[in-house]
Formats: sequence, structure tokens, C-alpha cells
Amino acid sequence: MNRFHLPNYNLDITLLGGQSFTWDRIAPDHFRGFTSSKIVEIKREGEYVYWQTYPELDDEGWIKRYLRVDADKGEILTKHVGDVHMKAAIEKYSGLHLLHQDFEDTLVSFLCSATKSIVGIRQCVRLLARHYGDTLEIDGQAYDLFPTLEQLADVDEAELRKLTKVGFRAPNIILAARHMLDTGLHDEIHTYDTDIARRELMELRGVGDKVADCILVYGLARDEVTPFDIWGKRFMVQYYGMDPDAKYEHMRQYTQEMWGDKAAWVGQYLFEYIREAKV
DNA sequence: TGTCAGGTTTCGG
DNA sequence: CCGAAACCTGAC
Repeated sequence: MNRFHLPNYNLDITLLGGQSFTWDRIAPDHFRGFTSSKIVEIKREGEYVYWQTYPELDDEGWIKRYLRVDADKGEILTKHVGDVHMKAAIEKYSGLHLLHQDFEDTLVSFLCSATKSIVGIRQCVRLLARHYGDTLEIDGQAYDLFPTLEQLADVDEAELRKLTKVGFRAPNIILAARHMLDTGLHDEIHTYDTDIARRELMELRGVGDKVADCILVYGLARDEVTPFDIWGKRFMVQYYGMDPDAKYEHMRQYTQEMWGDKAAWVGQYLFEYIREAKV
């Protein structure tokens, strides 16, 4: 396997937290994940990570982008460590990092997420991969890949519901896949300003404020965005005295003022922190 | 068994 | 605009 130096990067909380749903811990500090194009293996030993990509081997550019190894987390965190809640979150999860996943996979993953727990979303994406994704054979072992937009655009809705537990989200997934292929948005959106990208995403059925913001952060690496789910609302209320009835747009404004272009990082830390705290 | 999730849409006021 | 109910499914 390949390796590079990657200190202070917690694979557990980063790969298995609320960002991605396609990673499994196959041994302590050892993970395997799937995307629509790759099976990936990552293992930590000390300050190094050992890794391999399949079927294209040694795709260092891809993995460094996915893990965002170039993001200067030190600068991001020292800037906000003066905040008492962030200080506690950083002490507990100093190795938490943001991921930059494939846009298409992120879109479909978060279309599955509405009113589902992390466990439920993980089940959904595995069933999607099992039934609709390609299979990749590595050392005689078969692995499922995340389905592509082309594959999802062609599925039968009734069959999708029956096979995958996506339930009422089934038509949203199919329509989103077709919309992307019809318009080319999945290629173009990478170049759009964040507000324009959000507006385009929210045109999709099944994409509201929160899902759009998740896709912006985890699939397009827009660091100025904080997605607000129930946990995000909780930390805004409990830590920053926000009115429990505050509207999404109001919370967005407030975090923009507090955290600016690092809002996604701060939000991710507080999210993992309050979620673990179980309130 | 019943309730409620890491939401969004739709419908009624 | 704003609040409330319905929606699939699994977990508690």
C-alpha cells in the first residue's frame, strides 16, 4: 500500500460520522469505502496513513482531494478556539476533518437522508450499491460500487422501493438523476457560486435547505456553509442562545457572522460534539 | 406496541 | 408567509 504523513487526522470520526455513509471499519484504524468509481482502503499507523485505490491503483490525487489533506485545519481551529464550546469540541475531536466527496454520490446519499438516522442512511446506500451499482472484483472478492446517475436514472420506481428501503424518497432519487443528466448540472455546479449552486439544488424534489447545505459542504467543499439539522439547531440554541423557533435562514445568517468562511468546519466540530454529548 | 428520528412537501389558515 | 400532517423504515 501507499502511504503519506497525516498526523492529527481522526479516521473514525471523520469517515464514520455524519459526512459519509459508505465506509466500514474492517479493523481498528482500518477502513474500506466505496464511491461510484472506486473501492478505497485506508489504514492508520502512527502518524501515517496507508492507502490504496481500485480499480485504478495509487490514485494519490484522488485520495488527497477526498480527505482534503491540504486544508489547513490548524489555522481554522486556532481562529475559533477562543469560543468555549469550540474549545471543548476541539479538545475532544482534534482529528476531525471535512471530506470532499464525489458530488454525485453526495447528492444521492443526502436524498436518502431525510428523517433517517445515520444507520438507516448507511443501509440505504448499501442496498443501492448492491442492486444498482457495478461490482468490482479485487483479489477474488466482489465489492459493490455506488450507483452512477446513469444507472439510477433508468431504474423502475416500484422496484427501487421494493429493493432498497428508500421509500418515499425513491422518485426524488430518480428525478434528480435524470435532471442532472438532462441539464449537465452535475458537471457545471462545481463552477457556480455557492448561493447559485444552492438555488439550483433546491429546485430538486427532496432537497430543502438542510440537504442542499450538506451537499454544498460534503460534495462541493463549500467551507462557508453550515448545514442545520436537529443537532445543529440544538447547538445554536444551547450554546449560542438562539431562539428555538429561529428559522433556518436566520441561523444561516448568524453563523455567517460568527464563523464566516470557516462555518463548515466549526459546524462539523460542534455537530459531532453535541451529538456525542447526547444532550 | 407506540413513538420518533441528523427533512421535505403539501395543504390549510 | 406560517404551522401541521404525511411519508418509509428501523431503533428504542
